[in-house]
Amino acid sequence: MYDLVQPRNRIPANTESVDDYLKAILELGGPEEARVTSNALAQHLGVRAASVTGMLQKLALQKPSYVKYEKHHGVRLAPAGKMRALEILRHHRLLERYLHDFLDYSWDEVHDDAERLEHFISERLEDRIAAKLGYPETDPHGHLIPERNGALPPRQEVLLSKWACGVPAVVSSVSDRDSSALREMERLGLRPGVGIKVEAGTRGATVLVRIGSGVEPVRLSERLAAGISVLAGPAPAR
Amino acid sequence: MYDLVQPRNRIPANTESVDDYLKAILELGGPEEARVTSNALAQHLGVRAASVTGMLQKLALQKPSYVKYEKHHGVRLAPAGKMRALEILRHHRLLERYLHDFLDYSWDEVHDDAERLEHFISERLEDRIAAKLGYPETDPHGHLIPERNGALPPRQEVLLSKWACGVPAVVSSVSDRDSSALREMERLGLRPGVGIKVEAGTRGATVLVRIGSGVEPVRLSERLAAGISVLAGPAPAR
DNA sequence: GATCAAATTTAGCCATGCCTAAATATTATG
DNA sequence: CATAATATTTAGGCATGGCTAAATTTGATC
Repeated sequence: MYDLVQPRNRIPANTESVDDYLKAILELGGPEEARVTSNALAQHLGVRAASVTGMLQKLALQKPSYVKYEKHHGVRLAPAGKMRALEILRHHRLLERYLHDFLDYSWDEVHDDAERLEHFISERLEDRIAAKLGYPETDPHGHLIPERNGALPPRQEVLLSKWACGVPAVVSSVSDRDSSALREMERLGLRPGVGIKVEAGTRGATVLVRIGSGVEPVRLSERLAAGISVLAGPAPAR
Repeated sequence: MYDLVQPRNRIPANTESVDDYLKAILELGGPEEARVTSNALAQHLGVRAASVTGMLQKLALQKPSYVKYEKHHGVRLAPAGKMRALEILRHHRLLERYLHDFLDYSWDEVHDDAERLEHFISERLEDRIAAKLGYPETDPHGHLIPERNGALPPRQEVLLSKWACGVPAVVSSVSDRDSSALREMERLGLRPGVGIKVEAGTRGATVLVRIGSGVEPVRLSERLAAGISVLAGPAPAR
């Protein structure tokens, strides 16, 4: 009787868990692809640091290796891992765009469902969704969607909290992980593409901003401000 | 520091695996909800019989119980299990219909993707998909889609191989699990709703049939015939 | 450079869900 | 109705991916 078991799996296992780790390393490493600590991963993924260590060791042993991991010194994506992470990220952002544009989800509703489905999107489905959307460049929160081959154009985004006072900027993207913050932003008219200017008057970690052509400056809580990224804005209208 | 572990899970675990077993019991039990044997489940699910036994014992111990299981005498769905199975089946069939109607899948392509996604469809997504489709009653293969509350109207379907010779019938549904068979049926014009009549001339388990208004009778292989269900047909046109 | 706190890893455990091999129950047959 | 064939279950493993508790390493401070 034949064995149903696979013959010695050296081929990378693409479990949901592996996907989640790779995507987290991609996101936490940022565009500079900095090393990511076990603690940061643990917090991002909602697991204990010890569990992270175990998984990183496994990922490093894959052939081809998914990550470059040096004990006690954090982890970076290896090419194979980066490729996979970008694929998942592409799925996630395409799904968000699709749920929003074709299935009437609001922008604070898309994240959770996209997060669950992203692991199970076939090449075919990915292609059909992209085609229906007309090969979009961004998701509803302004994040760039990686291309099919993994290409992700760099962008000089900066967190709003790091932006200089008085310099006009444009909202480039907002975090999709906090849906109540998204509803609040919606209410304030804070959307990707909208102009924004930081006013003098920072108190604690809150930020005072003028949004779009708004007359009244608005004070953003730390939580809200932390989710907003901006780019150099248009020359101020005169 | 708080424990991330759930406080003693008496609540039914809805893992993918559990879903698969429940759906298999529903399908194999048929409309009469007959007992299903471990072997039948093992074959349907592609696992060993011993694994089935283990899972059935676990399902029977859930509170509320998912199945009625008597050692050595097969298994039936308990109400909670039936509810969950119908929910998954609804997801599957809605997905097939959606992929087919909105994302240009052919009817032999829909099954695999639906099978993977069916476990991860939120109530919201289920509702939005159903709404976009106009609350459809059947999937692309003619299977009835359970309603949101689990209602599934009974239907007097009979396998083509059991249908009497010469009595006109209508194809009610075809199996979605064999995509090459589906391509073959497509070629023959064998679709749900098409009239069909079994002709004299059964050889082995093959069946000789006249399809729709076709002039030439066609011989269907056992494999093809096994996937076709029919209902009493319209009075023959005269 | 010693010391201490924080970060990280190791060691050992648990549940899930699969496997094989061996035991046992059921069913069919002579 | 005894026995053989078949179906099913038990027993004992294994991999995955969590967990806690106890080392250990790193890096900051005096």
